[in-house]
Amino acid sequence: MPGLQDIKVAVDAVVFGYTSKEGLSVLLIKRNIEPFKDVWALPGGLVGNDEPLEDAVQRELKEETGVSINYLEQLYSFGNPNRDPRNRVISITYYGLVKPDAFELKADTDAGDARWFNIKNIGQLAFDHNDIISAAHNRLKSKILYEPLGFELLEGKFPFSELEKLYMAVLDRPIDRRNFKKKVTKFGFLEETNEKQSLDGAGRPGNLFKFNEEKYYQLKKDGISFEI
Amino acid sequence: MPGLQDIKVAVDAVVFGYTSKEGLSVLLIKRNIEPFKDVWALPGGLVGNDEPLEDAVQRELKEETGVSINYLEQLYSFGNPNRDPRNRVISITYYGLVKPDAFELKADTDAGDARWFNIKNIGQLAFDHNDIISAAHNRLKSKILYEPLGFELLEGKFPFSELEKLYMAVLDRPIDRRNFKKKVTKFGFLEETNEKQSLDGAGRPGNLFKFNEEKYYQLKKDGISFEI
DNA sequence: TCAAAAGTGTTCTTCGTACACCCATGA
DNA sequence: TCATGGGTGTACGAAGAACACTTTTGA
Repeated sequence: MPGLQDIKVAVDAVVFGYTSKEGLSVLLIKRNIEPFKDVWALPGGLVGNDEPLEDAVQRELKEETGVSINYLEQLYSFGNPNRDPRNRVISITYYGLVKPDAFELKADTDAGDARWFNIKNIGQLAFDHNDIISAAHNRLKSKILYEPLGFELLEGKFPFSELEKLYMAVLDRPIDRRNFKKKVTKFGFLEETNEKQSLDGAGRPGNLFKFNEEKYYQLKKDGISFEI
Repeated sequence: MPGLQDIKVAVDAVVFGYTSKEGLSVLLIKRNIEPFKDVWALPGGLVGNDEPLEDAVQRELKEETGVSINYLEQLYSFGNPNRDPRNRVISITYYGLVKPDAFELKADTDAGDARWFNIKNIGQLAFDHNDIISAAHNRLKSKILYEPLGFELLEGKFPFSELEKLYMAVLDRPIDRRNFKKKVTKFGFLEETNEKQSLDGAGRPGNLFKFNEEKYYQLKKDGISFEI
């Protein structure tokens, strides 16, 4: 039973980004203070005394990486007594999605560097941050099955194959192109434009699509059944 | 940005019980200290300095209600700066399932009383505990769709209709008996016994069923698709 | 004999899934 | 003309959803 309680409260953010070149990526910072100095870690930090948790994540994210994000969702709270070698710190974690190109990454005093890392290419991180990312990735994989996904991660107009590749990157498995298109089209949150993709290499240029934002958010609220 | 951080960390538990008479119920305690003295609230309290979060919930639950529970799952962390009128307290909440008859409720120094309340008959609780219960109930309703449920809530042998009623109580809507039975039977986590229900009133006595514990936990791990 | 609860099958529709060939473009 | 990626339809099987009458028992 506690005498005087001495536990610190932190927030950490798992921010996912996607580009067709890089695949599914996570935003990390390099710590420039001990413990774990010079080790990569999730952006995050202590919560202010009168600061709502969401504000704290946004603030830390902005300070440490320059990224703002309009949608963050609480993931899990990690409270193992030994997860921080100094004192007891529990971390309330959040995850979110962002277009990596939308921000110029910056570093500040707390963070020596900020970079995107492909989800498959993340080394040993500080604290229990590998576990946190793994939990976030699992959540994302299951979330994708009952909520539409993509609007937060793709540019305004994109060829259909981009969405396919995004889903394959998130789920980390192949998808049948025809069935995927049938299913997505039926939901009606995509609109076909008249424009065509400007190809970089060979291949038939695809039509460009865009999200119907209204339907997208409607379906996000209502929930979908998306078995790919 | 924080100066010296002064935030307390608590855990609270939403424990669901079920009986055919009472329906789906939640375990509450009556507070006998300020704030919210004499108001009903979730069992819970501050986390010890070196105490794992799960241990803290179990301990508080045991102390305040006498109930032990073998499965608790983290629900959400509530961190609104004003949720406690005294200081800032963030609460990491858990939920779990238990057979209400399995324990004799007791009260102790922190809790003046402990009782089961039908989920539909919960008044105004202390703090933001109504929100917490509502989040737990929603989680339970969606969880039931991809995990089997019932083993933790029903006695060893029970008529099939008990399981039906349990699902209806949790989902708070009617279910088609024939389709439900078809579906449940197909999963194979139920075994029919030769015994018959001993009726209290009129009506044809039903066969008694029991859970096949092994298959039940296997399906719990693997996940099911249970659209009722 | 009546009221209460249990037991039981069929049909229709929807959805998931497997699968292969032609088209447009740049090199 | 070839390599690359885009575009498209069908057929089968599984599962969900709607739906009503008979049986057993206690009162």
